[in-house]
Amino acid sequence: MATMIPITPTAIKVACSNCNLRELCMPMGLSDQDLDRIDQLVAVRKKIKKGEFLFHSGSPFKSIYAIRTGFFKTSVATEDGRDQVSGFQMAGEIIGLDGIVNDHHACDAIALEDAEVCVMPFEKIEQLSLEVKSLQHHVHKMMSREIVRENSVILLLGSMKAEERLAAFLLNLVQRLHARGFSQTELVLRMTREEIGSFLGLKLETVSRAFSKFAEDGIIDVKQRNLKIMKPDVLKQIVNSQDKCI
Amino acid sequence: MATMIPITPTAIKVACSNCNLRELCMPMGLSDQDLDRIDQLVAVRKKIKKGEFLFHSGSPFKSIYAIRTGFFKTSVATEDGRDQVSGFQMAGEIIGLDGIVNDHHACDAIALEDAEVCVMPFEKIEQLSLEVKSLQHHVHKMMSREIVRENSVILLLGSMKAEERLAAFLLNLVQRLHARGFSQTELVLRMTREEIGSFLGLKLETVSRAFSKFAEDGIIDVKQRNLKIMKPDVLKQIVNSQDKCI
DNA sequence: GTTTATTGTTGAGGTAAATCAAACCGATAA
DNA sequence: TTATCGGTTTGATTTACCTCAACAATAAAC
Repeated sequence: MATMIPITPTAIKVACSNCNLRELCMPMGLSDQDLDRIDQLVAVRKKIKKGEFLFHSGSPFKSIYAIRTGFFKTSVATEDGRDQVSGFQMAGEIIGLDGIVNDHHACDAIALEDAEVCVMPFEKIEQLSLEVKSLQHHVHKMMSREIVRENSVILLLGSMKAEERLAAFLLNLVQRLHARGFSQTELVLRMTREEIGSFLGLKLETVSRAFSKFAEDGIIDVKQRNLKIMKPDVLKQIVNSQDKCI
Repeated sequence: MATMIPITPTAIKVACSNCNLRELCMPMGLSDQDLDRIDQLVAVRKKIKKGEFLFHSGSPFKSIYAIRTGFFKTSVATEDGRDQVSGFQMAGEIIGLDGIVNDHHACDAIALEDAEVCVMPFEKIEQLSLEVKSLQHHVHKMMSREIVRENSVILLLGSMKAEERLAAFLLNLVQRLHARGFSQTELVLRMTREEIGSFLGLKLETVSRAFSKFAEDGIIDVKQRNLKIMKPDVLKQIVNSQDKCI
């Protein structure tokens, strides 16, 4: 089971105000004085081992989670057992917003590597939002951002073909990693080909073939999960091709 | 251009508290006293003619909109002109939440028939949310509901085949219409086959063929845009089939 | 160090949906 | 009436992706 670390007054200060993710995560854009106030938000931290669930679809919703370290996937399911990855989340990103409507989570969240999250009870957030206007607005932005992200996934799934999807996926991944101080060109895929395929609405074989094709064309360099983007501009072209093959 | 109707003190009271959509729309679940307060939210009503834009992708975000009458589609686009319907909205539903993150709308909203919306300046909503806790929570729920809705679209686009998609689409439409007091079995499609196809990630011919197939099997009755669902349970079975053909 | 899973690659063949093309229908207008 | 037009249906053909299957590579277990 996941370990709970209560943040006691005597413990080293581990709250938002001195978190190295504060530029990306929950406190983004808050003033110093507001920052002090939202430190109370994070009740506990929680460690999740690779393969464990942060929450299950259908389980009661209490908190949203800010990822401190590690990598997650979220997946949605139908009654008949159909199942699809709906997103991948990395440090500084928030998961659990889908649970607010029905007081129950609407998806599974699973750690793809050992991870640590900040547990933020949503009641506390709403309470504090009544007093800290900038926090209220930030919550709205977070949720709106998720809506816009899903819009682009819908666009991808509805109108792109296999190689375009994979190219868009890789560019999106590397762009988010770059915002976190990682390389613009090199990355380690935290997920299997099957998980990538599920996210992109493709079969794993198709994903594998697309990888091979890109490698053959010298656009990328893949060795297992280690990936190097050799020609990012060609990748961008592929995303924006739409039959402009002439 | 769309007409603006300012709600003056002398006009008949047309605010949320006596709107016939109050059980479905923005004021859903609010107490009577809270309801009185959110009446101030709706600055103006706006009439939109069929084919007109309520807002354009990229245009500055000021307000969200509650649909009073009529029917809308929202669509997202890529730089290269690719374009996809991301949703259809009917009376009592809210559009524009995607604009919050970047202070600019992230999609187009187009009326599929003459419509009227309540314009709710988002700054006002945030202002009032600081005082009315139930409103704040309602706003969070609305946004979360949109996230969950998009989750299910992602699931549809990523894992269903043509007939399953159309079946899911029809069931969803009729369910929402039923919640608004319309028939559970009969409906008028407000959108073209092409728009349905765009939403479902299919070509219009494929949509048409799926309609014909359903009609042939006696599951539905289509005459142009008039549709009658003869066997709703079969339609549900189709959605939850997933290769269980044996 | 060998065995056993797990994950990834590659090939051959089949299929659902796209594409291309023609005709049809209902509404509006000349 | 005929003509025009957007939307729709239907057929013939192509193709992108899926399915099935064998195998390779890597990691985990014994």
